[in-house]
Amino acid sequence: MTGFMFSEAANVTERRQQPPALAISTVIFALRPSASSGRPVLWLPLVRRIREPFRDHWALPGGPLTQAESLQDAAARNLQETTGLVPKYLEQLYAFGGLHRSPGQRVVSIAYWALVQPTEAALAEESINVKWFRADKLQQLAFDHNEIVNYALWRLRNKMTYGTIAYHLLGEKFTLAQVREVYEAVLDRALDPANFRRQLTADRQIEATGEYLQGGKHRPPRLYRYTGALAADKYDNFDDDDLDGKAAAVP
Amino acid sequence: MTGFMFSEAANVTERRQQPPALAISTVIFALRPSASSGRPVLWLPLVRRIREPFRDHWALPGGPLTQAESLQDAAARNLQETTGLVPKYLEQLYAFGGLHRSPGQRVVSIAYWALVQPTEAALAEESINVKWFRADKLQQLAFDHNEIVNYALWRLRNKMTYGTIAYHLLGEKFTLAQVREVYEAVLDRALDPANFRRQLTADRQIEATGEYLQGGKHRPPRLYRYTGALAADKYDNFDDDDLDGKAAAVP
DNA sequence: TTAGTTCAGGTCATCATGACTGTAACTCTT
DNA sequence: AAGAGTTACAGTCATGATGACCTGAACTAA
Repeated sequence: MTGFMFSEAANVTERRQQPPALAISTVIFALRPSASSGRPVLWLPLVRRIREPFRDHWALPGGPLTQAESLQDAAARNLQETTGLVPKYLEQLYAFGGLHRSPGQRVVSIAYWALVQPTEAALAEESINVKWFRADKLQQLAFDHNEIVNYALWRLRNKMTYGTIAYHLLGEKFTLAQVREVYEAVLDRALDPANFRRQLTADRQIEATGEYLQGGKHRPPRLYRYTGALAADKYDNFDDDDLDGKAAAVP
Repeated sequence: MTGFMFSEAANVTERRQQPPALAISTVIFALRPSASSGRPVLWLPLVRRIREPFRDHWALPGGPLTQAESLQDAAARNLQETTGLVPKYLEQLYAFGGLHRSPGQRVVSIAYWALVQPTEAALAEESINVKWFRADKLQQLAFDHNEIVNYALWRLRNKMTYGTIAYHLLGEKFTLAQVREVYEAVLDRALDPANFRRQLTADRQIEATGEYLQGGKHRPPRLYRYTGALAADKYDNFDDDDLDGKAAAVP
């Protein structure tokens, strides 16, 4: 034992009265049809801070962790309070615990990211304190929330390239072009329609319904269905911990 | 504003006296030459619990988060106290926050995983309260630490297949066979020597020194050097947070 | 000298991918 | 009604990565 842990003994009393606070923040992603092209674009809701620090800056929805709920539940509740919707996907992102993240009391934030499918009403219903922003062009946010959003975006794009999260952003039936548009919106680049189609049709977890999508200004595309299991965050609702840190002294 | 957050007002006082405790636990991996074959095998150090709950069970090294250090620093210090070594690699794994992880007070554990290169002395120097175990055959650990170890192992193997962490477990100069043995030890399967060589030699970040490793019972292999940058955990020492959860009320 | 070992460089078939072409099927315009 | 415009759908071709396998080189040990 090095004694390092108590090297700032003068602060111990103050620390015990003010332990690090635990908060949950969530990056919420949703697709919204572009006004011009009609193709989906990635958006996220932010909340306006009504107190110092960073008063009137935009920030991620979040709040303190209450004793009664798990981390995942806290994130889901927060999300529901912000968007009024149940998340299609929710995954833990990272625990941010730098010493000076927040002026004043130290705060450790456990960040989550989520996918939602907002109704038209939920997207339109903005207040002065909650607003939707395009994920790709964000202004300066409160605290380090820009970094959190960028990390979440990176994770989302990663999962999109070799995963099945795209189907969390689609309905039960969809055309292959709609799937491609989801990919293009998230990855922010055009994909070759023919090659994309080849990959999806090689996937046995996607099967064609007999139906076709009518109403377009061109040849009606087939409607498909995703038959595989949709992934969920594996690591939650775990039970364990270790508090007797002193037993960890070196052999 | 829903007021949901304070819907259990009766418990607020109790909660404020016992907020969720924050702890850091670390899964520490090291390679150790097999007694029989001499090839490296994956090991990790565990500590014996000296108190209830799970008294006399083996557990991950860890301890409470003090006010004065970042999450990463807390993990690094803990690791140093356990193995006596400086980590070659340290990365945040996951925040475990289930309601009943620990009997009694609620605890949220932020888990890290690390790679170390222990000296012979550090590996041999076991006490009654700290012991090295093979990563692939673990007994039942305290709390949910088996799941944490398994998750860390999964992450390690993932990073090994498409990353550069292997070089954190090697010295400055190494033979290609030694790199392959590291991969085989972590992934727990044999790799084709010729194909493995082809991949590594195609990597421009690996260059041959002029030297050869002498002393083997066969043709002396070349010694190589890794010239690329070794990855570190990107997301640490961040500064931000959001406490005013009430601003997150739905529009 | 010979056997045993690993090192090192190579071939071959297979598969995934990006770039690209052509035809089918529908709507809209004139 | 004919043609233009658009997308759906099916296919080709070259390329690169990969797994399986082969051969000779260079060293040690018997």
